[in-house]
Amino acid sequence: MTDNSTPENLDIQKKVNFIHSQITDDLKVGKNDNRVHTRFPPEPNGYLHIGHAKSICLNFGIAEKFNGKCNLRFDDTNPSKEETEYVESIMEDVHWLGFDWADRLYYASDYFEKLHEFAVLLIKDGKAYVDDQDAETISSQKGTPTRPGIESPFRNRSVEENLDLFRRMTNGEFDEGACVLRAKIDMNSPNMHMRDPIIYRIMKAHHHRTGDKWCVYPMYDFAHGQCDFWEGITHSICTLEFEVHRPLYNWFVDQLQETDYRPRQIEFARLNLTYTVMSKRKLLELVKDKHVSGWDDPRMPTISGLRRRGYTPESIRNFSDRIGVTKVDGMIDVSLLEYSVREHLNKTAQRVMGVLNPLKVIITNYPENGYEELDAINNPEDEEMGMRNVPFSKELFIERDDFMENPPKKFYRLSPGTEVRLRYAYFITCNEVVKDENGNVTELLCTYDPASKGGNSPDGRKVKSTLHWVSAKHAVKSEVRMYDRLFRDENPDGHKDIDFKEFMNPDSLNVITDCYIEPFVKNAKPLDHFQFERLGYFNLDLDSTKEKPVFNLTVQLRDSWAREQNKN
RNA sequence: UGUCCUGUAGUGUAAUUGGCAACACGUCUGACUCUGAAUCAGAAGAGUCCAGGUUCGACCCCUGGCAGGACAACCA
Repeated sequence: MTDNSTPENLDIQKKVNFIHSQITDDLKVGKNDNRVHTRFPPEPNGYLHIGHAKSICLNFGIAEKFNGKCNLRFDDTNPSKEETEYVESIMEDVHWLGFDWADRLYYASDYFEKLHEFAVLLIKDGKAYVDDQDAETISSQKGTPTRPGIESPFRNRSVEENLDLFRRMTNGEFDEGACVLRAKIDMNSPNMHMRDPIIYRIMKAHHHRTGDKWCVYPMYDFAHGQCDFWEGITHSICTLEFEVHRPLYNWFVDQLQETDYRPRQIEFARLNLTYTVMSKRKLLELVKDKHVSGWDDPRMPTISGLRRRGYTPESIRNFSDRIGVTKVDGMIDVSLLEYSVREHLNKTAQRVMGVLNPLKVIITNYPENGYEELDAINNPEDEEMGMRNVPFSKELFIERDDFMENPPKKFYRLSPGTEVRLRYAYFITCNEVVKDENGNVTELLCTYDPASKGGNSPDGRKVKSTLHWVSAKHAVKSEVRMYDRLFRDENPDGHKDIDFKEFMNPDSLNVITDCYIEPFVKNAKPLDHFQFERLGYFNLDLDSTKEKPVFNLTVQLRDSWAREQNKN
């Protein structure tokens, strides 16, 4: 690794967003003793995706920028959906992105005791009551956004009765659904969330941390603000859909009445990316129904998928910074993400030659058992990465796409009679095309110009094109997994009445098994990045073995030739 | 017949107490090139959702519309 791998050297200017401005304003008036403390609060019910990366970069980025702190807190108030596997993957992903919560790892479940005491306090204050009605009844009494709700017949139970009932709920004396604890606020509020929200429900489920200790669990709204408060969070940043929860968030925190310190909820727009889906529910569906190989399938927008695909933490962080933070619900073009990886990998990736779709080339005037090693540059963007040797011999492979028997006007690669350069090697000329009985080209007979060794002719002769190649005998036969977008539609879940899976791209994975890569890659470790010259960026997959290396296409190089072809 | 939020080139973001609408990606030229990449130079593309108002001057302030989104899980 060189210095080029650090994000600082990518020259990205950190953008100032509206949240930074609000924090600056808070600091100007000395709010909360001038502390800045954020938190990243995932629910461990799935793997993190690129949208979470935006939130992680935002929250940890703010802590960095304002000399504050950022906690990692698992929002684990619903044991039926949460698992330790997810907890572990989330911690791995946050660290991989390059952020550290130090000793500030928390769980909402750390506060179950305190939350329960707080609920009891609300009951004693006459601000909470046990409702024996079923879910459907409570829901119907809530009214609609345009019609007020009606009060529960149990709303005015005595404090003593509520205390007793809640104690018995807690002791497991009632079945799930038998009753709930509700905050007594205002059934006529224009804000649905203020209409006596449920704050505790009975769940006889095993919790991944507290086991079977509890059979009542707090709802999100009853946990989040209080956890923020107890952790000393100053700016509680969440996505837009929680906007309408804010009055409730504030209401609970106000009931705490401990000091005048108040955490402040600020909402921003979640990330939407073209040609993918970004909801955990849908990603889980893709995994469970085996549309992908797992959460870390390289086609997934998960952080683990992107990592396996060959994305770097730097590229994701730069992407996050580039897209900015606002309250406008939008859709970011994946090309911006792709640009971010190319930008980073261009500066850092080892170059190597690899032939995906081989066509044999025989250098007829090269000695029968001839062999030599040619000098190649490891990364033209970084001199410090040095040079390597590439073996050359009589039988080579070139890319099938680089030869055309009857080339169109602007095709300036190899065709009968033309001369091209083999990168770092020689000029070669195609003299004869060998075909099988079906007329398919099977090999090319070419001659080389020994004087052009290294890639330049002493007579100053120019050549229109440079091809990548590989020595047939020395190349490493590999499997390469070519990826395309997972969905054909820009916005797969933006269609009413059509399931997002209808838009899946049947060709999103194309496994090629007869690829030949120069022997340099023999020493590669899983996840190592390469640029296969003229093709794209690839990394070694976890499935690789010594006998059979497997590479993933991270992203193709920009290709103006292909683009021009597509126009016609 | 509600409450809250949001409307700036194709996309995303800017415009620091109101002062010639800027940047990035994408697109298109051209230069350079041992990667049809990268790099470099340049171009096209919005008059800021609409209509009024205040002002010498409005993306910004005011009024009224319009459009889109969120909210009716014992999910988060």
